[in-house]
Amino acid sequence: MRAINRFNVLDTIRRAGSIARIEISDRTQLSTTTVSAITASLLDDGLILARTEGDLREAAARGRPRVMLELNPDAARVVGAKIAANRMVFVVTDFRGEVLSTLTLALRVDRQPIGVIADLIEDGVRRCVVDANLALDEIDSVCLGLPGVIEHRTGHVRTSPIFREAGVDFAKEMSERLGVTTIVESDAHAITLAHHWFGKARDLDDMVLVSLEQTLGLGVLHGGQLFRGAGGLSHNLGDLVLGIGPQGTVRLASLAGESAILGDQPGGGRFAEAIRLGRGMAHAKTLIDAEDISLISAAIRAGEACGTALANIVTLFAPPRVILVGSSLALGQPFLDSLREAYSLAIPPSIKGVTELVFDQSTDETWAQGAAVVALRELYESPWGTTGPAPAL
Amino acid sequence: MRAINRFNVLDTIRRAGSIARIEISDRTQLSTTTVSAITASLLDDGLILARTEGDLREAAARGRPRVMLELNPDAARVVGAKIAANRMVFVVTDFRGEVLSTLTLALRVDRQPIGVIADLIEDGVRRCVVDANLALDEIDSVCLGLPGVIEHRTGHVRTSPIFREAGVDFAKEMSERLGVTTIVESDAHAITLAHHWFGKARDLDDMVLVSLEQTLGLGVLHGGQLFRGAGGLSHNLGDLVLGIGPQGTVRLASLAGESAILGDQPGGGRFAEAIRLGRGMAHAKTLIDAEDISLISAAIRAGEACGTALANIVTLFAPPRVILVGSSLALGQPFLDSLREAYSLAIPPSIKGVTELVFDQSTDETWAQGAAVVALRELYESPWGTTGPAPAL
DNA sequence: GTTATTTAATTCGCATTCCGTTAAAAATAC
DNA sequence: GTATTTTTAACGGAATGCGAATTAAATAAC
Repeated sequence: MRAINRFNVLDTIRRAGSIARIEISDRTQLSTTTVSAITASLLDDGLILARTEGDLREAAARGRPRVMLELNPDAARVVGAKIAANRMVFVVTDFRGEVLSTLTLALRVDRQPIGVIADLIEDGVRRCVVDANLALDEIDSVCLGLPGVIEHRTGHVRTSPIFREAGVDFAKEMSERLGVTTIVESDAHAITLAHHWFGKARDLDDMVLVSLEQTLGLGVLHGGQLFRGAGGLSHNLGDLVLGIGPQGTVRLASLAGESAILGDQPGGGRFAEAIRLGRGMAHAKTLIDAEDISLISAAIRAGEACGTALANIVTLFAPPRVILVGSSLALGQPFLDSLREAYSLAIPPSIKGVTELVFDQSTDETWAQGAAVVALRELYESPWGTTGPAPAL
Repeated sequence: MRAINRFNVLDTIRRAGSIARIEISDRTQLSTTTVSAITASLLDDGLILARTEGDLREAAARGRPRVMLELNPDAARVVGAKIAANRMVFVVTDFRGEVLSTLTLALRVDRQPIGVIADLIEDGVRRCVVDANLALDEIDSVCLGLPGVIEHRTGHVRTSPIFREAGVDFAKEMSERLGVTTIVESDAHAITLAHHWFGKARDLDDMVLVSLEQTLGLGVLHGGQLFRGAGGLSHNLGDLVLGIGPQGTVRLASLAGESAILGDQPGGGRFAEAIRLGRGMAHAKTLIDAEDISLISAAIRAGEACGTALANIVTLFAPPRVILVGSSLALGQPFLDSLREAYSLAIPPSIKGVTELVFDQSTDETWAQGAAVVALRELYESPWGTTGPAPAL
């Protein structure tokens, strides 16, 4: 019970960034007395800090000035990582989720043995932690965001394009290697939480995010919580069936996955080289700008498929906002236009106007930051799983 | 706080049907003292009853016999209704959700003016209440389940096959007519809750239900709560796009909707007559059994479409169980077999085995009962919206 | 420069609620 | 009658939250 209120207060402080006790009491509907008690305990535990300056009310501020409270950055450190087929990005963040150090490794881990991938990740985590002038035992937890179908609760990776094997207990593996609690989560879920905390969904507790990367992922936020399937399973949009063709089922991934768009490039060419370095989409963009017919048509096909699938998702979830992220957005107009057009054709009239589409080109660092947020949330989370009653009246 | 515990205790009693205090204390993790206090207050308020007999432990029950507690049926009365294009079914239930009286009206309300439909519903409610030997002012609330896209919070019907108009504030209209709080809800949501309370999902707090009726509906239960979109919007599966054909988008409804399966039957025929009376699917079944080629192929087409769409839904929600209900199930083998086959083709291997398919042929009365459950839940619901912690260890 | 006013935060006292323990009462089996 | 089990009752302790009064810190007014 106190735990609930404590979490609500903490979360309110996080959302506001910097806030006075009175304001907390307003937003949480708790009495000033209770807020005072809880904030005192939070101060005591070193989770928050008091700052005398910074009262931003109208200039003419009579009365006792407010004491602004904010999260104590030093209360915890976590590592977040985005693991993709051709690059890894690590960040160390503080308790606020602010980045202390970044490390990008451009290397293709695609389909290598688990041990090799784990080695690389372990190395990246360690180096990034050192870059932040920290030691590993100062890190409270680690979260790895990777593509594929992942059980969050167990850290079990059912399938992932970066693993040869299916069914890997990756969280266990990495926890043991690092000696730090390690969470494994779908990259789409990570970026979803990043948007909820810092990005284009800060104002919403309900929204849907679609990630268009090598893998097509989905994140659904419902009541401030990630909506997960049975066992905390993440979704894989690429598995959606768009229709039945002559050669069996046509899945979204086969039309809009990265490899479907970029196609099989001859091994020695510049394009293939760019793909290997994770610049495939950027390179494709330049080719599209140069009017490369086959790429343009691939982009249009992909856009149409995505738009249709997106409409179906909106039909099912009816969120107030959908955020689209991922490397495929870099394809530019042909892709985006055909996506929008297919979407507006496919969206049923009965829910027209319910959902707003937002495109966002986040950097890889943001994804890694999202993974860090996943880790932070576990530290934050109230034992009840409530995000707390909405700001209310 | 006490409100939460009170709700949990009440909900535990409801789930168990009949339960002793000790058992409640076991399941809710509350002390026997607290349970005693709460049950005393519930008894006082007349929400529950004590029954001396009925201790079902092993025959050799020494010691003081348990006093079984159960919901007091007389604590409330609600009306639930299923409104379909060619029939209306009303039930009056008690506080337990048990049916006190039923009324079926076989009439085609399809596309009549709102006023006419409202008249018929009003009449049905009143008659059903009288049949239960009650007066309308003894009814605590009414819930109407109808097909279409409906905003639960406001009772605003965005679109419904039974209304000519779009955007009708039907809850308001009916509340005024009846002088009783009236809730309007999607019929699919109603049957979903019915299964959660009484049917094939009693043991689960997470599941998905797909209703294959005139309209194709969806109900998603998540953490014991209906998952609703923005504004409490219900979903309409019929709007799902299966592909892009020559004449634009192909929606599920155009392949698997009732009218798509049964086709346009000549006005005077026996089949058309059966459809008008709501026996369309049953009649179709007899024709299929008689090897009517065109119907069989329609059923197969519909089954395939449903199976594919179902796989997509499972991909997105990954529920432990999916319950399929609705009149289309009555089509029999050709439909069910092709559905199952398309489903297993389309379900991605990465989540194979996660979801169990269950078919259920509920009567219309069950649907109406589900609507009653929607009404009862509002009476029950704790102010916090928690369904309560799971039975736990 | 002192006093009044205003606003923020804390302290204090009160009420509620829950839990644990203990004890008693109730109802039945042996 | 005695033992066993469930239920109720009573007391103390602890935690929490709220309201009212109090203290704190600053500006405005005189």
